[in-house]
Amino acid sequence: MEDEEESCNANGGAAAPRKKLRLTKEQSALLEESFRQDHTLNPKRKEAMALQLKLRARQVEVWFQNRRARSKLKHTEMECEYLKRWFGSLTEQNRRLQREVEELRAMKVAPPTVISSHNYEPLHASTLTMCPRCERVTTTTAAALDKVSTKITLAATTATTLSSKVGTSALQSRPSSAAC
DNA sequence: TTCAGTCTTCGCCTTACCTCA
DNA sequence: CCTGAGGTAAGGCGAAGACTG
Repeated sequence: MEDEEESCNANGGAAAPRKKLRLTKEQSALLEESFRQDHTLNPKRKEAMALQLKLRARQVEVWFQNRRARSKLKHTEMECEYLKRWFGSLTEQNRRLQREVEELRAMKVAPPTVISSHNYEPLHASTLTMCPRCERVTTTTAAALDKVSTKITLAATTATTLSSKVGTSALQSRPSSAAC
């Protein structure tokens, strides 16, 4: 890597106290354009760009490295925002489900045996309960109730996990549209 | 085929410089 | 003019992969 001085005419000048290079608008625009096409550099492309921009190859390389870092940071910030919102809606959903369970538990009064509309068999009273949303008698079983509370526990756990994740940087995989 | 040494590139963290409010 | 914050080019270092003898 001894090519430093050979072309330090570009903008930087001598290697005395570190001087800050400012890229011109044209240089930045060209680099941006190139970055849009491909986020990585191969030696050929790097050399060509350096030639075109009148910069050292190393400078082009550094610019791409920093640019990748910047876009990663931006992406991470966006992910963070998304997670915050998702966490908020999960918390809200959790609250709603908790309320729903409370209501279901409160109306645990078993209605008398009813004849099923499907097969005209008498249904066991314990399999019947009232749907708080549609206000109609449904065949929700105790197992279904358990399912709801399992869901709540799951949502709560996920929310807790997420809340700790939000503080950190990256997120490996976006959760698929969770069961609603 | 395996292995050690070298080179290059990358990501990450940090530093130094510049600009601007 | 001074100052602190924010942006960014560049330095340093370790890891990973390609190449070679």
